[in-house]
This record gives sequence, structure tokens and C-alpha cells, in this order.
Amino acid sequence: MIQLNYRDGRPIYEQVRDGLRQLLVVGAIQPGDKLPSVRSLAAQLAINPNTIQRAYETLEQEGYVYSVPGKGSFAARREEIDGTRRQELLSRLDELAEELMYLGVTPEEIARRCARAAEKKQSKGKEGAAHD
Amino acid sequence: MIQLNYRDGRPIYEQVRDGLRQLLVVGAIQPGDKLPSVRSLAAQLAINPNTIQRAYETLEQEGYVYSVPGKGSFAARREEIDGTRRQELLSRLDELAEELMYLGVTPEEIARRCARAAEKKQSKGKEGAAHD
Amino acid sequence: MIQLNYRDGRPIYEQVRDGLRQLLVVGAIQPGDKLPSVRSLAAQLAINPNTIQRAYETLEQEGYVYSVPGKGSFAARREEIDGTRRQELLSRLDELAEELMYLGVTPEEIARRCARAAEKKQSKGKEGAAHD
Amino acid sequence: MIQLNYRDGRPIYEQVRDGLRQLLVVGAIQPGDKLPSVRSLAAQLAINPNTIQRAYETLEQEGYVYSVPGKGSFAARREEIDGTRRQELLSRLDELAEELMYLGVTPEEIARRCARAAEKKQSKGKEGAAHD
DNA sequence: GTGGTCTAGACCACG
DNA sequence: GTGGTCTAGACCACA
Repeated sequence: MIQLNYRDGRPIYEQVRDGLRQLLVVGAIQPGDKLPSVRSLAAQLAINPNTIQRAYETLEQEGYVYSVPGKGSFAARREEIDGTRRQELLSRLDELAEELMYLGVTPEEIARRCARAAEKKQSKGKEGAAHD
Repeated sequence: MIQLNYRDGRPIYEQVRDGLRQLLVVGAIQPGDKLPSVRSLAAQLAINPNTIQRAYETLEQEGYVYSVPGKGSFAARREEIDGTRRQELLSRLDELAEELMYLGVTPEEIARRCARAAEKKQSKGKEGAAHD
Repeated sequence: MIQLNYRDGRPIYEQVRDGLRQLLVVGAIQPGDKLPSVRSLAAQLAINPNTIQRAYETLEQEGYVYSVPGKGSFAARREEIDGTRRQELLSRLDELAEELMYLGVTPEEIARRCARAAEKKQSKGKEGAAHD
Repeated sequence: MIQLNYRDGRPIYEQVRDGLRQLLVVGAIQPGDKLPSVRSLAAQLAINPNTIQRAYETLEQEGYVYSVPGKGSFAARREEIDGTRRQELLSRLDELAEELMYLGVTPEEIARRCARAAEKKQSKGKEGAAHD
């Protein structure tokens, strides 16, 4: 499910964290779903459980998952996700847009990319819409 | 000018690099301008010259600046910046947009932010237009 | 393994980088192989680890190696090496050939040298073929 | 005549030296010709005379020019050029060819490039053939 | 133990 | 004075 790439410089735990977050974003993991256990995911990816553990911890700090001691980790509902993350992403968006325009990309092109991402998201979102 | 934050995990040289890049993007440093020398900026920020040096090196790899041995470092013209950077930023934009929409931000809101960034950019661009 | 020459003007880290690249080119280090650690190579060559680190960094930028935090540095597969390097080498080849002919070396002699290098490469390639 | 590029990291004196050598190689400056004086070239390129001086010195070490005190610098005849330079270029050629083949360039392609360079050289060489 | 970052201080090449 | 290189030694993040 999650593809690790040892060649890009990013730490493994970040790749695991981003991979899990991506599964949430595209709807492959629905709110309330139980995430794979640390051990099973570690075995599946053939990496150290400590690395998985760290990925879960940071994901929990972002608010995407919550853990129930003794039961496991679960995907949070969107409403429960801390607004901090959204604010951070928005300010990153601003920086990104400014730099892209400096590099000659027009605002129209940027909007077009976002719109395309929106379509992609909507089509995938349909599957899990009932769970909301 | 550049704000350093020793508490967040990001390396100092990245903070310096991003700060300088931001100065270029908003037009505070115009293409062709001489950047502060390694030593002077190091003194100003109260950090080691090697750290500044590293920031300049990575910025040079991105194509934003170039350095002439014995003369100094200079801001590159936009056309000379490697297209690789633009591609990377665009794919980051896609990921960002997808996650923002998952967090409940509408495509309209995203487009609005980009537009606002565009206005900000244009108004600042006017000041420096005479230098071109 | 790698010969350092403190007398010629070339920086140490370039000599280390070129030496490692040579080991890759002749097949002494096979794709996927783990390179010596920064510290061990520094100890072996009796130079500062930072200098080795720099050699590895530049080699990574060329695409010849990649490093995994906490695990080590590894030789990349040939297909993954950025084409930029090849282009650069080809234009250097052109300049070299022109100057050699100015110095009285015939095109036939040049072709002969290249062919000899090809044979050398092939015979060495056989040894390591089993590792693929 | 000589194009300086402040953006590539190479020192100015190297660019001047290589530019002059190139003029010799393509035949724009014929053996026995007087090279421009240090002062005039410095004025023409708008750089420090010391920089030009250094370029001439290194070119003299390579054997491409010789200087007559009080008269100026002159282009050497090919036969007078020290064989050291040729040997150095040949060994560089070997390394270059090996690395190119490692990157997947066939010996045929390499030979083709050299042949093309040869044609280019011959056509330009006709102009100055009478001087030899 | 591995690579990555940072500091302090030094020396050299360049213009 | 400028950037570029090197050393020595330290600390941290990663697995």
C-alpha cells in the first residue's frame, strides 16, 4: 500500500507518515477506520517498528489519527482535526503561489492545477461519502 | 531582515536560504543585485559564516543566485532559473490542494488565496520595474 | 583504494569524489552496493569526515549515489543517473577532441583510444555481471 | 571576441585562458601571430589587467604562447607545444570515454561525436593552412 | 553506528 | 574583501 523510496533523502518515518496521510486524503482509509497495527505495518514494510511508531505519533499530533490505548489507532473525523494544520497548509499555499508566479507561472495556470486536483478529489470522495 | 528560529527543527541554513529566496520573490532583492557577503550576513545574523555559505550554495543550485569568486554573490535573472524547481513546486501544489480540500477548504477559497497572492506580487513588482 | 595528492591544486573532496566515481565506472563498486561510511573512509584516508561528507554530497547531486539517513550511502543504478551529467560530458568530449586534433592527434588515434577504453570496460563488466 | 560569463563558477582568468586557447584551436589566431596586449585586452573585457596577466602566464606554461619581453606574447607553433599537455588531454579522453560508456553511451556514438568535431576542425583549418 | 548540521577558526584563490 | 576549502570537534536525527 505504502511505497517506500530509500533513494530520496527523506527519512523513512516521514515517508510512512505522508503515505498514511495520503491514504486518508484520497479516502482509502475512512474516518473511524482502524489503522494497521504498528507491528503488522512494520512487518509489511520490512522496517523497524520504532519507525512506524514515530510516524503514528506525528500523525496524531497533526490530528489525523487518535490512538486508544490497548485498541489501536483510528482515523479521526475531519471536524476533529486541529485547525492548526489547515492554517499551516494555507500559509504554505501562499508562499508556493508567490514563488510560482515569480518563476513565470500565471495565476490562471495555478488555479487550473488546483481545479484539476479538486476534480480528482471529488471523484474519489464519492466512495466514502456515506460515512460522513 | 531574515528571522531565525532556533527552536523549530529546520536547519539554520534552510531558514536563511528560504529567507533569501523570499526576498527575491517579493522583489526586495532585484535580479542582478549583489547579495550581502557571506561574512557580513553571518555577522548580522550572529551565526557561523559556513552556515551562510551553505545557504548560498543551495540557493545557487536552485538557480536563484550565482557567485563570482572574489566578487560576491548576485541574484540571477528569472529566465535563468532551472525549470526543475518549477516542476517540483507544481507537484507540491497539487498535493497541497488535495489535502486542503480534504480538510474542508473549498476550491474557491484556494483560488481566492492564489489570486490575493497574485495581487500582492503585482503591486510589489511595480516598485522594482524601473531596475529592469 | 583512493589516492590523494595534496600537492595538486584540486580540492581533496573533488579527488575523493572522482576516485569514488571511478570505482563505480570500472565496476569495483556495483549498483546497490553500500559505500564505506563517512567516518570509516575519513579514518582510512586520514582526512576530516566533513570532507568525505562533501564528496558524498556532490556525488549524490550527480546521481551516482544516494544516501539513506541512519543507514548509509549506496551506489545508484545507472538508469537513475541524471541525464544532465551525460550531456555535460559529451560537450566536454567535443572540446577535448578539437584541441587534441589541433595538437596533431589524428581522429583515428582518438577513435582508437575510445575503442580501447570500451574493451577495458567490457572485460571488467563481465566480472560484476553476476551481481546484477 | 572572448565571451565572459560571470554566472558560471569558473574564475575569470580561466575563462580568458580557455577563450584564448579556443581562438588558437579554431585557427582564429595563427601560429606566430601577436596576441593582444595585456592592457588592451583588459580594457576590452573591462576586467583587471592582473587577471589577463594570469591567463597569459598559464597559457605560456601549457606551451600555447611564448612571450618576448618588451614585445608582447605570440602564438607558438604546434610543434613547439609541450607534449605534456597532449598526454594530459589523452588521459582525460580515456576517463571521459569510460564514464560515458558507463552512462550508456555507445562507443559508436562517441566516435561519431569525435568525427563531427574533426570535420568542423578541418573546414576551419583551411583558412590558415598556408601559414603552417 | 549512520548521515546531517553547526561552530570556530584557519588558509587559499580570486579580483 | 570576496567566496571556496579544510580541519577539529560537537550535537542531533535516524534506523
